[in-house]
Amino acid sequence: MIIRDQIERVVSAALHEAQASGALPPAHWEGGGSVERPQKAEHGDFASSLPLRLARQMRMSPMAIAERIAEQAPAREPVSRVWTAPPGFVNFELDRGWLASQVDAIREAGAGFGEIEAGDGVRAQVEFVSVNPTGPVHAGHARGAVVGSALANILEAAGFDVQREYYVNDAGSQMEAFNVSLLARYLQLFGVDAEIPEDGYQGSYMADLAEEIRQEVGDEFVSMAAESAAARIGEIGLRRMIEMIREDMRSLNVEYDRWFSERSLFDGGQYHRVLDLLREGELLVERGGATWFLSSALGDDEDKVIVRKTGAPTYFATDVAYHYNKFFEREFDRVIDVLGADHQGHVRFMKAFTSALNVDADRLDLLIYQLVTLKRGSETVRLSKRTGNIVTLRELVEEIGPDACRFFFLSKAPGSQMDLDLELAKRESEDNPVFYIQYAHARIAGILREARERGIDFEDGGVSLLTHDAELELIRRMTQLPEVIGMIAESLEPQALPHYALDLAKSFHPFYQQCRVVSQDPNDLALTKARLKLVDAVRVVFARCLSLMGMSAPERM
RNA sequence: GCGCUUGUAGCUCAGUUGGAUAGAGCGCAGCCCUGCGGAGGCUGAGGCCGUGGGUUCGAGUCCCGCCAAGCGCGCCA
Repeated sequence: MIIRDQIERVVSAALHEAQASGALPPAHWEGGGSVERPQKAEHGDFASSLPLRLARQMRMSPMAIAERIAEQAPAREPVSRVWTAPPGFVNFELDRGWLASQVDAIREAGAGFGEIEAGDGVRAQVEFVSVNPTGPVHAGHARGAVVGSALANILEAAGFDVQREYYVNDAGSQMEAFNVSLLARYLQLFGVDAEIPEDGYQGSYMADLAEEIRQEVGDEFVSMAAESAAARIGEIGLRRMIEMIREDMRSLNVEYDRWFSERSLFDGGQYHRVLDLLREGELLVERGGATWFLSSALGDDEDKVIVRKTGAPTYFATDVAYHYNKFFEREFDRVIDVLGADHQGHVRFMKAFTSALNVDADRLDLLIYQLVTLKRGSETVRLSKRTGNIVTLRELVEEIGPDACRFFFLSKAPGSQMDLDLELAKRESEDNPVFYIQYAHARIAGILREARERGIDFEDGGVSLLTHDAELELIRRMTQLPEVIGMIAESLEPQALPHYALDLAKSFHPFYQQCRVVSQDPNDLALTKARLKLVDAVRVVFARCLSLMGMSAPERM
């Protein structure tokens, strides 16, 4: 149960009570959304601005309304005090005894702490990264990987039934260019004068891949007809590329539930089914030998070619089929596509065809993250997969580590543009908030080790002894995690989580400074036990945050 | 040119969906170790929230213009 919702309910009940008794006039209010965490501690734990919002309708001063509501809001658990403040707030303070009791509640919830029911078991799919399997994943894609995977974790905690998916573009012209390029590299190993096509992949990784394949199959493809050789060697190359990408993702602590093949859309018949659907809807038209989708009629800025005059489908076609598959065949209630800003222009098209398929707009979320500009010092690093001049995701992770990398990308709003200076990244990561958070977790682990060595069993500790301001501040902070998770599930902007973890660490370190946990004095045993319970609860919350962010929670550093 | 996104402290960025005196980290200037991990704690300086209008009890947050930056505008994906 999110405490803010409880307060919201108290406010709402008080309002109705005041209206029923005639103290306040009737008013139209949708309810909810008026309660927030004030910035200043002196304003309490929660504040409602409802009186300010109702003043006009009720033709009363906000302060008068606040008074009437406050009168009807009982100061009983979890609230200990209700008061009004100008220009028209109703403030609430949480009961200190109730706060202390949350320590037991958090320890009991354990790794499940923070779970809420907002998602209500809704089947949600998060698709992210999905770069073409024609080369290594570059460093800029780390942002999508981190945002997508963390979001999936958080949605799961918020009660959604989540599936993480990678869409493998194993069909289409880029794949053909990959096949031909790979065959050329392979033939070169045998002294054959084969040229990599203009639009092919020039990167040196292609030569490495060709060499691996030569070692595996020998000269099998040398004498084969070019077309079938390209297809065959491409098949082997594709498998290896996918495996490589899977390892790239693992280096960032990203695991997928499913790798979905674009090609399977043709095998499974979705492609033809969708074209028929669009044709029945009279949304397809032949122009210049090609088939066009009239997406401009549905809000897109221009019509799109669905089938080329060569008869080959464009990626627009397969994307429609893919989403048809997501919504109608696999029946996801909700689909979230995490896309780089270079796919911005695709958004209107996707909105257009989903509306053509009669999918409610709110079932599809397109989360666009801004591209990362890679730099070395003041030098901008140009990224191009085809020329092979790339900084790979693996290089980035090896240089600054997966935890710093994840925190770095996660702590910024996906929509904000950012530079990543590779030379500074490592140096900064050593003086990074990441360590501030992980250090707190390691400190707690150290305290619990100490207690264990002394043979202190604190299961019977009484949390009511937790009355120090630093202790209560820490508990207040811990109780916010469910709210943070709920907020992120709503906004799909995960940056609140790393900032929350930072706030928790900021509450923990002063506590540590002021409150000795394991006392040397045997007379303090009761307090020692209570504080051991407290730090154990804090450990639970840190571990939960770090795990949701896909980061490690070290016992020692 | 058109479209989408962004502009907050010296630097990197938050800002709880329109609320009370705009926050953090780094950097800078100081202070704090007879004890569980100093990768820590405390204090201070630093702001016309790009800019000009508008909406209202109230705007960093919403709307419009302008300026600047990133991305997009292929029968590539």
